[in-house]
Amino acid sequence: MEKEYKAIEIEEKWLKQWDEKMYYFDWNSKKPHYIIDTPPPYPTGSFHIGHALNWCIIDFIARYKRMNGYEVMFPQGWDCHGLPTEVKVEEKYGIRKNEIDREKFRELCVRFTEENIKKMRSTAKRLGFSIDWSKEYITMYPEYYVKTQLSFLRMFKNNSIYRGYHPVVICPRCETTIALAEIEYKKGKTKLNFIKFSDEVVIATTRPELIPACVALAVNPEDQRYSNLIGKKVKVPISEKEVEIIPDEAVDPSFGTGIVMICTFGDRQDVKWWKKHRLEMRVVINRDGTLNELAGKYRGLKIAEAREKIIEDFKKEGRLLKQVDIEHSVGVCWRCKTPVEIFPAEQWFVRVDKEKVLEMAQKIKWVPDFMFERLRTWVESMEWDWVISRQRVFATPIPVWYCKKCGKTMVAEEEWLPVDPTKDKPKKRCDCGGDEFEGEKDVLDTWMDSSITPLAIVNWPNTKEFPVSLRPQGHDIIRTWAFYTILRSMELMNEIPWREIVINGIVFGEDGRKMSKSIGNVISPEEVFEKYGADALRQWAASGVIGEDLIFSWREVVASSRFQQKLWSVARFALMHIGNGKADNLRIADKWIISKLNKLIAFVRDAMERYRFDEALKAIRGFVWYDFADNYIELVKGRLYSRKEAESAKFTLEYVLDRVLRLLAPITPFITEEIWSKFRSGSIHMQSYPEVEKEFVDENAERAGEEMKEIISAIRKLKHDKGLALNAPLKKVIIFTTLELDPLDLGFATNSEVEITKEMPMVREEITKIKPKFAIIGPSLKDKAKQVLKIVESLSKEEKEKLLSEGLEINLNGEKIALKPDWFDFEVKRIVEGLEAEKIDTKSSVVFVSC
RNA sequence: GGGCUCGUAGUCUAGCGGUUAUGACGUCGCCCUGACACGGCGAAGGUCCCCGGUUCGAAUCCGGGCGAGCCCA
Repeated sequence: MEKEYKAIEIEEKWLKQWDEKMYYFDWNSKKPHYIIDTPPPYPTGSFHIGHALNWCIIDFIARYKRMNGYEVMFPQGWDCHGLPTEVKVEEKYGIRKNEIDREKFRELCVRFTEENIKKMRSTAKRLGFSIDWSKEYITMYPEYYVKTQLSFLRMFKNNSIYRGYHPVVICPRCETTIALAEIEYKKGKTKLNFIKFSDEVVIATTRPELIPACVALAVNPEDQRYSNLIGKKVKVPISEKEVEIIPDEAVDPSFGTGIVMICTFGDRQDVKWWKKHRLEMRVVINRDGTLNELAGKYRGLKIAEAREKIIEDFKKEGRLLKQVDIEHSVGVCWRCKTPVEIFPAEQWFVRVDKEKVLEMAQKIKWVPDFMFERLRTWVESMEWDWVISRQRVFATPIPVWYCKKCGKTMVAEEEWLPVDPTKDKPKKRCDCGGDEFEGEKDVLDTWMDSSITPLAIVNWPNTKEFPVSLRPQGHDIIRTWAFYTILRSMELMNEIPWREIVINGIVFGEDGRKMSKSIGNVISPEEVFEKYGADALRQWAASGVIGEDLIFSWREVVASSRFQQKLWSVARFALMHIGNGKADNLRIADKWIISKLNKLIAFVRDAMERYRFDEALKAIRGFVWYDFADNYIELVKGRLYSRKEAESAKFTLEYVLDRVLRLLAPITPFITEEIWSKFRSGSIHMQSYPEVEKEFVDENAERAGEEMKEIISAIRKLKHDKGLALNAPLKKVIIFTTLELDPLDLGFATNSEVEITKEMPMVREEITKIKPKFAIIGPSLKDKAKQVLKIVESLSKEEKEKLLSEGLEINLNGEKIALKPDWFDFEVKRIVEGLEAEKIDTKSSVVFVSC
């Protein structure tokens, strides 16, 4: 073995050597199934570090479950449809989607997406994920979207999809409906205009261009200033329309004048009021963002122009009383940042039964559990159903036509799928006899594709099993992906989609801020694995606490890479010595490390079950570095080099290395495979995860081993203090102890003759400190504890000794209290006469060293 | 404005009712000892954000501030 671990070289070697079939899922396997509903990323072309974190977590789980005897399905999907790709393709070819043939445009999007998937796939492969590539799905292909369309038909039949007239949010620039989830909120400055409607009525608005859309005014019913106005009518400027002044608790009396105008529609509050008070609808803004004939002389102007013109006119008329600058948050289109508008429109909707969704969601195990709260508050605050239609091209077509003769909606039959109603025709006549149809041009929201992923991977509608085991995802999409999937699974299967959902955090840049190109704090997975390899990146990913956001850290990556070098060196040492080891004559140090290893296995298993990869990895690293390398190996070098009692050490080295590698394999698949291949056959990833072997847990050996460690450390320190080299020989070491220590190993470790004696005839013990055990004393003495401890401190030497040997009765304000020895820890100094040597006291031994 | 999360050595972080608060990186000594100098041995470094409360006992639980982040209105 080479001295240095060359991560990149070795990782690339294994990528070539590994057989992908190793990770194929077999429906017929008799092992228990473990199916993971992996997130299908949006194919932007770069598999970023946030994906990497998420996939590392999935891979840790997949590999761990596989080693525990599960038949694991780790599929990989790509969620292709959507506006961003349309925009990119428009940019790339300098075209507009509405100006070219739909089919042609779609084709360009497909090709563009395929290229992006290719790039992302290669990054995912390089990171060593144990993905079953035979189960890859791509939502833009008919094999997948036929399922999306089928789900539409089934839900339409269920009456959970309907077409309705409803206010929807529109981006005037993109001229498309957008979901609530796609609105961003931006803070900015705007002017609040105080406008006189009549002598008594002055309103304040940031959007004077909507005055012609005003259908009512509202005041707070508690507001004394305006109680006389309630029920009265007032004339609206521009439209000259008479509107009523109504009371509503939602009006903030301290904002503006305390009188608010209700328009159809300025914002979502307007929609609420409009519904609640059953107001009429006056739409003055067109979908392209210009004003219509209801705006009178402002007709044809754009929103911003109209605003300016109206203010100018009002100034002249004396209607504008004042203008105030305010901080204001506006909803904007997530794509182009244009302020959104609310319009009534014919759209397709999925009905949302809030209570039922929450009831379902509660049956799922949420990790961490508080993440359920995010879903709950979101669902409870939802104000209207899910709008699933989009005015786009690159998406799953809605399988519906409208009869040209009678206008009736014709929904496709299941056997006709997949269909594109803009080019395919229905295979039957309309009930009215008509055979001329208009195909639905609107397409489905991308979430309609991705919210059936758990169904798609189990072969729905010929479902092989359901629900699946696990959904891993980020907390940023709980309100979208998780929510929609639960909703759809409920409607289509009347069942939860997965038994468990594990939520991971999002990745921040090293400066603690969200990674973004404009800030310049973006780190790509490529940068990391090109320098330190995938295993190091994976260890960084394991360092985060599940559910919490994780800051990217080069330091952590470097520390991980150093650990790999340490592991490599340890293996190199072990492999130089192993072979013909024997377990029949284990010495204290061997039993000690094996016992500690078995405790480590128990700990790591428990941590892995809780998805606390940080705890698992930290424990393994600590064990390898400090217990195994620094202590055990140092301790047995003497036996190995001298060939005295070496077989037990050889056995132990092999036993420990074997298990440590298997413990680490899910997290660092490359280095563990490489080392494994040097002394075992078959891939480590096809082995079982280490089990605790109870017969090897030995408390006495652990106590003795720890004591040996402490003695060696104390002697090292003594040499250090005396300016001696650590391997300097000593004349003699005498250890008084009641523990079973190993003079052979201790002798090698200290480079001196070691004598161990259980008799301490000349030793006198003196108590130097009494430390109360609060965990025992507190509950039994309660509020008396403090006073009692004060008395204990002031006891005489003899009394303290009595307390140590048999316990002591003390008197507290006339009350007799019996103190027991096991209530305290005693620190004891042992004084020995007649020996000329440096004396060291450890926990349970006294050591004399003659230099 | 609401929901959720976080605030612990110079930096990042563990712990989330009980002796001396964990680890990593960094810093400072000493050491190239036959696995590893990407190493070893040793050391220094903390008002556990602030204020109140509960308790025999609080970094940990509760209340109130202040600050940060994410999601949403």
